[in-house]
Amino acid sequence: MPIPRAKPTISQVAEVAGVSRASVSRAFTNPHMLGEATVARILGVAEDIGYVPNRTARALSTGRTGNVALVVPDIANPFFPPLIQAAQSLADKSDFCVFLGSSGEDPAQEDKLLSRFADQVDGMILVSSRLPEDRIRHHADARPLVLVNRDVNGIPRVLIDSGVGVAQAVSHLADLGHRRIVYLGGPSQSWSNRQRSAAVHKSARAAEMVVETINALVPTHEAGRQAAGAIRETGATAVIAFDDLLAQGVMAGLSELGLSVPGDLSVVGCDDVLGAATYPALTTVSNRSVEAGEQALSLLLDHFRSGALGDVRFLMDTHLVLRATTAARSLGRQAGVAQPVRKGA
Amino acid sequence: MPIPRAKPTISQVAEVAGVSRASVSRAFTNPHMLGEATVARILGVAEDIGYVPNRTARALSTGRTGNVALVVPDIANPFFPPLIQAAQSLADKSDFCVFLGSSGEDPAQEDKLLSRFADQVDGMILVSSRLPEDRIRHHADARPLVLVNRDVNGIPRVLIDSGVGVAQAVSHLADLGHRRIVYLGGPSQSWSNRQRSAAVHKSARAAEMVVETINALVPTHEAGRQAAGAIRETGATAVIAFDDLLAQGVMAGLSELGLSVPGDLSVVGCDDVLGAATYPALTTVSNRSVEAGEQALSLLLDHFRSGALGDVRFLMDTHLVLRATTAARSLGRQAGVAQPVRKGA
DNA sequence: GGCAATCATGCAACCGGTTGCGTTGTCAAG
DNA sequence: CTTGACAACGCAACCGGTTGCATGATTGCC
Repeated sequence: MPIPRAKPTISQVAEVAGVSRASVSRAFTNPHMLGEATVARILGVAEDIGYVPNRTARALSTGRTGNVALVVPDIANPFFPPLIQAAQSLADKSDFCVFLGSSGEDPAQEDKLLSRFADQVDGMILVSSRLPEDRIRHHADARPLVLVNRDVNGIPRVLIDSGVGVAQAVSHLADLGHRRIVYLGGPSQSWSNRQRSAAVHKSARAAEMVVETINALVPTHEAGRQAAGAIRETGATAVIAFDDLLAQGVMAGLSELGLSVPGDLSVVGCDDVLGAATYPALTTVSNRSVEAGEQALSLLLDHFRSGALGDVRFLMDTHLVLRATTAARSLGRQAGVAQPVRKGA
Repeated sequence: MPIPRAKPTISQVAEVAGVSRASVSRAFTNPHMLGEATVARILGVAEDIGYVPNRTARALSTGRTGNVALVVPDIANPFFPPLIQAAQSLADKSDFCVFLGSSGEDPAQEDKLLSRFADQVDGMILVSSRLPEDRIRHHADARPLVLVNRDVNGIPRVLIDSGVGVAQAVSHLADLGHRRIVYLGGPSQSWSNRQRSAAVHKSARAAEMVVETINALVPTHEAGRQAAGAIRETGATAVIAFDDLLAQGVMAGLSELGLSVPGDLSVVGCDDVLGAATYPALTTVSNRSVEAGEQALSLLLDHFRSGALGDVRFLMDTHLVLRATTAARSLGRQAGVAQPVRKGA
């Protein structure tokens, strides 16, 4: 009739079972080193008095914590939760616990979080890091690190290649007759933003379109709404936003200005986080965040087992998801600038 | 010219500074026990060789980990991220790290997570727990525990009282002439669901309305969509859904069935997670998830400091947010049952 | 029947901090 | 000059496990 007030320790199990602490430890970690009968007895006693190995103590001794850290810029941004969910769920299957950190898009904060996590985790996943490259390398030096949507040479990374989808978006707009578009950019430190921006410009150049860039500091609905005015000023007939949140904000802002979508302007988002929930349903670029989360965690686990993995660069492609926010260029809204004749197709 | 390959330990600092390990420890935790000059020297050496106290070792020694756990049923459910964000952000300010767990709406999984977290945290926050009461008590016995949206006597809890808002919704529908409504329920283990269901029934009774209940097992868009058929069969003219996800799914499903909202049926959601993003904009009940997250974490921190806090029951009220998915009962769709005359107002 | 290999288990050091208590040194009061 | 109080710091045990090595007991084999 054991009365386990405080958590039972290995010593108590040892005493009750009449063996040494070492044997108890081995019964849990290396049962084959012990006699079957002994193992059974020890496990039985442990069960009885409700003993369960202390992860902290184990971590201190072995250096392995059984924890991983996941850091994102903003939990509330709907792009991340599915990714987090996927990673956490997979971690769970390998008996890992996951620390979650949200940096609020602030590099300093991100840095602080990583330092705090460093000595309690076996590795970390950095999603859409806003950190300068040298800081990333610094942390990667301390612990196994996997990046998501950030491309740093020599550090394992999984990248959602939105370039493909964005390129499709641009040529789709071109096909609809748009000659002047704006790219509403996201965080300047964001790899995805740079990639999308580059894709827009490159594709637009190929299609001989004019593209103006307006930058939103943070990818939020509100920032998008506020950008609507500036977008109108450009005289563009279509806008590609860094992500769906911004796109949705733009739609709201445009609506307040009395402009209709896609009647007056076409809008395309990115990441497909809102499904078909907006009205009109947002044309956007698909995401692969669930797979990205799984892949990142999977890479990390591989790293734990096999020592180190080389220069992994896992690329996932995307595509345009056509819905209802794009239409042929409205004749009522001319760009007001000389339009180069579009050649080809 | 120190070459700190492996993480420096307290012993190395001690050696370099020419003091005992105890003094180094105290320089960080109890500086006033040491001479000013000594503290300065130790801190200087630590800075030089890049020493930072190991949280795991400290935890083992003191019993305090500096971590908290946060467990939710489903990270991807948009109700939770703002709450998580708020809690994590607040934890951060007190130098706490947060473990995140997602149970996938599964009590067994939730139980497993809590056990895994138990010995590495100072306390936990259980959001919308699906656990039976005795299991909750069991875990609360092991570690300080704060509940969100779950009402268990004697355990600190913060509750978002959606009853008020739901009651407003019902009487709003009554005012619009609806006589027969359906309540599309959520997870049966959910306190919020029981609370909302009770509020619907009570208010409906007061208004002499008939309410049928249909249960969705999980609160997802898909589940809502699939419930649309059953809803139509009831002949009801309005539906109140457990949450916005279900409501949005219902709208999608209704639309597929050729029914319009609010023309044929009125729909009201709960939690206001989608903002005005749906079309038509969803009438719903406000939430307070950010405050709930902050409050929960705050209670936990209080508990750490003051030992134990009594039987806290923090209630936050809500209200109906009128948007565009409710309208007067369509005359074209009679409920097909005898309608009691509504008395009063 | 004696010796070596093998198996099962214990001993004790270690992981990196924290902390109760004892020791040393200093200074002021008696 | 002794004594007492106090400040500053070191000793060593401890937190709860893990693990290299040693030991004693079997067993196999010649």
